[in-house]
Amino acid sequence: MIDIKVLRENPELVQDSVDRRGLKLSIKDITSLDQKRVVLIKQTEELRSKLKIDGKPSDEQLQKLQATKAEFESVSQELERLSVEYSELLSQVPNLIADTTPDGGEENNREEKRWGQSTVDFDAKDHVELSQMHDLLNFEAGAKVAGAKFYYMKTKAVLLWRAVTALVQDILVEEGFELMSVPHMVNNNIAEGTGFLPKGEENQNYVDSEQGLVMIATAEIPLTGYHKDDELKVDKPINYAGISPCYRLEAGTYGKFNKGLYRVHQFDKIEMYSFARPDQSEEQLQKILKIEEKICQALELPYRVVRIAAGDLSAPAYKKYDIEYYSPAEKEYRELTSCSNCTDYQSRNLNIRHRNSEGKLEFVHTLNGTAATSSRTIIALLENHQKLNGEITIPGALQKYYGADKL
RNA sequence: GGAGAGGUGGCCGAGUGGUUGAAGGCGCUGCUCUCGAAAAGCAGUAUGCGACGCAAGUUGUAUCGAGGGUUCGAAUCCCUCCCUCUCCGCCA
Repeated sequence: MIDIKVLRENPELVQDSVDRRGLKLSIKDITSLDQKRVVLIKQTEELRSKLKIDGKPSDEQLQKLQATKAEFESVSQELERLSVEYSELLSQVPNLIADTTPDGGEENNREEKRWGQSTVDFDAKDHVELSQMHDLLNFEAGAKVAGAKFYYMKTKAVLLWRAVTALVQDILVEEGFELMSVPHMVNNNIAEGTGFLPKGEENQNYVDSEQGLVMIATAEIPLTGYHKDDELKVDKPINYAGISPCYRLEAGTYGKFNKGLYRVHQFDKIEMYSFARPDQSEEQLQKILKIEEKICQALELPYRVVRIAAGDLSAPAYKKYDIEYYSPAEKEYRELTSCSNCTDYQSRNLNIRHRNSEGKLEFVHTLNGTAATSSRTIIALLENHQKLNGEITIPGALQKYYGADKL
């Protein structure tokens, strides 16, 4: 949730964020609703204070009190109605946008850096073809059992992923991250608070409405919830690495980039997640980005770093980078990992705070970043380490974990 | 699945309808005492939202697991849900 004070004192700043993200929302409508609401709050508070009395009231007093009570009821009903409408709108207001964020949508994402050079100088096979050659995946069985975009992963792919997780976990422990296995389902409260159950938008999560639970789309969700209502000590950022499957509805994502493992309903992921002091969050975002790069380099994957444009940011994100791997099969860069600074947007919803240097409670900043996934990281490895004869080599850093230099 | 107990402030713990934001204790902070420390004494010690103030602060209101209800008035009574603990049963 956005800071109400910013909304009141700086509505044009918020409207600018809404506009640049390409959303249709009138901040003026929200602030005028807020003003009406504040008037009603005052009224109800005044009436309520009149209802307070010590000891037993006389009959005469009682009559007056009952009349006041009736008045109070009608005003507070009106307030309730307004508040529901207000919070509905408020929850649709996205975070502010960092300076230097490119305008426009996805097409305006700005390349900031390139690393590595593809060694595949022949007609590359895509990961689907390579999977068939090496017997890595079975989508037919997945479809039979659960539907399209579900799949089975077989020995060589499982072992390759195991090696990646082992390497990545070692890197993250060394970088000071606490490894966490997390609940794969969270309640609505947590899902909404992290911005993953947006009102008025198409839901992208598997939901068990009977139990009030949502299957996680990323470990980011339960990791944020881990500190709900906590007062944290964040002199240094608190870093977690969540290890979990991710469940995604992927409704309406037909079309491009749909082949094989690239966009599926379920995959495993190691996710970095940090709680940081506001004045340290930018630095922490850069650190997370550096770790993502370090992992790509260890896996010898050519990549580029892309700064995400305003229109391509999710509602909680203030600033975001993607790392895109080079696909020799498609001869283009494609999203591999991403990291964002959500500032206090999530922590305000879940009431996660720390004491600042003045001793005042203040919301912490939250940040997230992908370390590795069993889908796209595997695709990138297969495609980039293929040889002309279809052999797939294992990058040096991975060999001791995989136990061989070829798949 | 069956039976029972319970969820109160940073912590422990009183409190079953009327100045209870909440006794008492612990902890913490400040002051006094001291050469200093300990001990002792005194004072203070939650958070959200609103109003006033440059500020320290003052003030209204809300918050005793969550939500709803009864009442002029609820931590206290009623309903629903969540969680914790003990015993029995079942089971990976």
